[in-house]
Amino acid sequence: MRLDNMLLAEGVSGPEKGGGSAAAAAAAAASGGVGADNSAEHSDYRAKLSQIRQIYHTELEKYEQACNEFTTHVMNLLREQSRTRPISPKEIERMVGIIHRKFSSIQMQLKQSTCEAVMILRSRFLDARRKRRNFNKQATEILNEYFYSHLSNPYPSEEAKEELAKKCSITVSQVSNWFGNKRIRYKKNIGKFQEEANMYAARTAVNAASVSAHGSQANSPSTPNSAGGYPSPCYQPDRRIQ
DNA sequence: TAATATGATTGAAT
DNA sequence: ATTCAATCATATTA
Repeated sequence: MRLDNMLLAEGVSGPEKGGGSAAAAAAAAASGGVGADNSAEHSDYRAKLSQIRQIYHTELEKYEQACNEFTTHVMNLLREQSRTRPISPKEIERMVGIIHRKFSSIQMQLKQSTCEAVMILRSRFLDARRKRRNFNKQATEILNEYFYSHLSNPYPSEEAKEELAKKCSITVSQVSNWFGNKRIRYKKNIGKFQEEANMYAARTAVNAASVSAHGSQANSPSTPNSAGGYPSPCYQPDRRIQ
């Protein structure tokens, strides 16, 4: 029953040609991706989907036909036998029921394998990994700035993530992905990121300096820790990710 | 074109 | 639910 719903949703078992566009729209919505989309890839996807759909329909029809043929055959057989021995209509009904059950279980298998094919197609074409684009320069700047100024605890809260997402014009989950990747890759070898770390630390230090110079009193509101002296070191032998 | 960088997904652990 | 670690699929660089 689930399978039926799914096939219907994918437009496989729906109406002939109209279903395709509906499924396509659903797929596009599910991919959630950017506005400037496909055309080439998407039509490919649709072509494959309709191929699946065609196979499904022909198979289904074949099964139905076979089922009908078989039942009539059995009925004829029973009728034949009814001349030599009495056969109750109940018995006939029972036989027909058995046949139908058998064939519907076969149909189930067909539906299942069709579902599988659709799922594979989906993961093949709609996987966001295939359409990966790098974030623009300033977005990564913003993210890196946050990361290196919170190096001792680079876990932005939900609100912070939302803010970053807005600033970078990406989604919150993209922010989460970015921080996940950054944390693990930074930890994996700190040496490779040393330059970057120093650079951002220096930048925030300069920022703080200019702010304090412009203002009246020395203060560092947005840099709870790290960020040592202005000039150079900023080595952080400190422990990082817990 | 090989090597590396990077965003996304998956599965396990918590 | 969130994070980590590994991995995938693509992008970028050397």
